[in-house]
Amino acid sequence: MPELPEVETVARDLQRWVAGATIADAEVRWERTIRHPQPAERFAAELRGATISRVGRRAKSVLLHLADGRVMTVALRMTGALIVAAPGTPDDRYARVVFRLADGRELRYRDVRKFGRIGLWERGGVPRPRRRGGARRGVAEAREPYRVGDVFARHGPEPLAHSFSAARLAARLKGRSARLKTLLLDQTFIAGVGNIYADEALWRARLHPLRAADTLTQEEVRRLHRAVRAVLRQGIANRGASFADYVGADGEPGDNAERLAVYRRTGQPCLRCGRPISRIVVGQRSTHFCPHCQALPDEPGPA
DNA sequence: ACGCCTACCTGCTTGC
DNA sequence: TGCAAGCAGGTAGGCG
Repeated sequence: MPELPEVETVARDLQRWVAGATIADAEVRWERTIRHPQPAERFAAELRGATISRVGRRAKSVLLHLADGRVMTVALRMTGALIVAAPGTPDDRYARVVFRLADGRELRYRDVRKFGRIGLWERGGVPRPRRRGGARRGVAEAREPYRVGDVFARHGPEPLAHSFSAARLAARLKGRSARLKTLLLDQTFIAGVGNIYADEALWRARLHPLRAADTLTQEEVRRLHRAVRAVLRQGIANRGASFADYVGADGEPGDNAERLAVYRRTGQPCLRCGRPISRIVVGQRSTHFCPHCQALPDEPGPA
């Protein structure tokens, strides 16, 4: 479900609706939702009375910044949703954590498949040099991070940041033999792209998902860079793509699913050339593309 | 580095 | 109708 555009939509909704609100109490109904090192009981106790000062996003996590500097991270994974419920709203059997706000509303963490994780961290965190090559992570480094900066220390750049230029993408692709689809899904390569937007970006850039990353021409890298940013921006503009469980913090689905070019359109006509969209499996993930528009270099493609 | 597997969970769709 | 298999947007850890 939630990839960068969906998480961004939730974060913006929450910024509007719960920034400034105080958490009166938290109820954890599925303990494993709470990430180590906070035992679930302590998690609730530590949140009592905290005020949410600002809501943002990093990668696919919603960040709830607390007024005292701590940060709560919510990784929605497959079916997680954060929904603001007005007083009197019927309970939700899939609500795994309920934050009761001092004003009577509830902020509900709903998650059918229970894959999502919520953490509570101290501010800051030591920025570590990004590791390449075979350097092993030391014992001290491998421990569970306690500061929010450490949670995202290994994540790649935000694709919508100004600093994410085509040149920067080119530098990251250099020397990588992996397939484009795999790399786009790799959160240490770029943060926030998931299965839907990876397929959409590759279609838009007219690049085959199995293309080896380091074989792209400069022009193709530029197309990929523009395509990734364009599909993510379009997703945000439409409040996200909804399949099954995704909803914004208002509980409403987004509109972007109907605007997707290839994702889950197997057999339907390509919006560019009219030929049928194919589905293959790459890295155990279902992958949709147009074999004509996104031909490999040695295959027949558009003239 | 890279690909592949398994695990984590539940619900919905598909095919017999 | 019933039941089982297959599928789902994510990610972590392990193996070769």
